[in-house]
Amino acid sequence: MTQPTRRQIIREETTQEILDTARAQMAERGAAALSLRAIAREMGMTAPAIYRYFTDRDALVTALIGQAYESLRQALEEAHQQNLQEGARKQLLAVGMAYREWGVSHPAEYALIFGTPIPNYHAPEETTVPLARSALGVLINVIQEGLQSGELRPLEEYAALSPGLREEQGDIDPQVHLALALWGHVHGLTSLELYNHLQSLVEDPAELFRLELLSKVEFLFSKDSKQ
Amino acid sequence: MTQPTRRQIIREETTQEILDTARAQMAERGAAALSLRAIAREMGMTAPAIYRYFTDRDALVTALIGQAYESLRQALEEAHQQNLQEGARKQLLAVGMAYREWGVSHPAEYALIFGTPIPNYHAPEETTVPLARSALGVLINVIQEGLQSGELRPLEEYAALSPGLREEQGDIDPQVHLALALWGHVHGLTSLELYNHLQSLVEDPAELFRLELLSKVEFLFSKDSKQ
DNA sequence: ATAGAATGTAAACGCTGTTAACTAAGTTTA
DNA sequence: TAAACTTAGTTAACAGCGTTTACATTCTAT
Repeated sequence: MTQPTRRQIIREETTQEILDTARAQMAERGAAALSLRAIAREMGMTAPAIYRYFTDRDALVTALIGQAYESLRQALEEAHQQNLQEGARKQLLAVGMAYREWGVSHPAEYALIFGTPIPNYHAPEETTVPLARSALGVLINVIQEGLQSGELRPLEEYAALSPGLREEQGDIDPQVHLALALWGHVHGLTSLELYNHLQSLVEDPAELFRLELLSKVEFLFSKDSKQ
Repeated sequence: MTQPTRRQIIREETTQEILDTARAQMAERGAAALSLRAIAREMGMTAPAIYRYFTDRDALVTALIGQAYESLRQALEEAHQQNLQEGARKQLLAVGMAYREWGVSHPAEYALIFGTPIPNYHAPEETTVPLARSALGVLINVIQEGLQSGELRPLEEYAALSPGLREEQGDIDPQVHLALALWGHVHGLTSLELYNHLQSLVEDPAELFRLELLSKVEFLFSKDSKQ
């Protein structure tokens, strides 16, 4: 409501500095090397001081996960916005490529979100589920536009799924499940590449990714019978 | 060459007991909770004793990864063998389902292989790459049989990929890239499910997985032009 | 000016992986 | 059989970690 007091400003700055330092160290030494003491050391503080800003190591990690999801969402949204005039097919391709590129350029944050790099940390679902949903929302929006414009055909197989969701939210099933399928596809190849499982098997993972994404998107847009 | 001495036998037994205890604790408390001291404690030993059997915590982890890969490979191979008379299409479906089921029933080992649950551990590629390759080999074999029997069509789009590999190994490209594409697809949905990213978005992840796998396999088997 | 809240510190606890020095037992050789 | 050697375990210690407690300082508001 009222403007923040002097103290609240400094507190907010220190909080952000902690998060920034943590993110920098993650980028340097990997998400698993995250350490409250190391963060405090680099900031010229002692470790217990951090507890004035985050109740836990887990709380800090949760905040980092929040920022990472938001960064991913922005990257996807940017790809979407840059192809607004292009039609759903190109938009899906752009968003898919942006997903991989964000992972490649943010490997530690990717691991933080999609792996389990922090020992004994369990993400609180009440915060991570909405975050994941909002990043996925970009994909869902693109698909919804494609469905409305008639570019995309709704796959009738998906109708059988998730009746609980349909009861709650009406008929959002098709685009959610199309989005999940595409997400799974894109995430699989990205994480295989990031965790070095494609090494020495394929020369150019980016090209494999592009071909697979292309093939998947073309499949979604094919108007013929499924076979 | 000669039969193992008495000492070599009990050494081998202790080594296996360490691995078994580690695997049990991973299953209970998660891969990230792996601890040399806890393993030793449960075995009635002290922690430094383990160093007589593994030079490092990392060496133990690498051994565990080896066992996990082998367990995964066996599960896939079993699915393959049980559908030998069924044709490539059903075999691919069976192997894909077996992949997910192994992940669901071995979440900690799945994280160990495909995530980064151990802080500051980096898998030595010279050991993990052949292991991953041998698990992938099951998929490759099924696809190769499908190609040879004519059930599967080679995707010409993949021909341009990884030319360097072809020089070394002959013409193994098509089945390798088909396998990688399928692996990426299957792995993506499996890891999303395992790390709770599908929660409250889809009611029955197994059914979503089955539909997606079916769709992908049908696509691979379609004889028409790509569009 | 003074009371209170906010923000930092130092010290300590229990946990971790790891190393060094030592002991006890088993195995091999003279 | 006795001596020499190898192997497998111990205890003690070190550095690092997250975390808690008790205390000091400083900024803010009455």
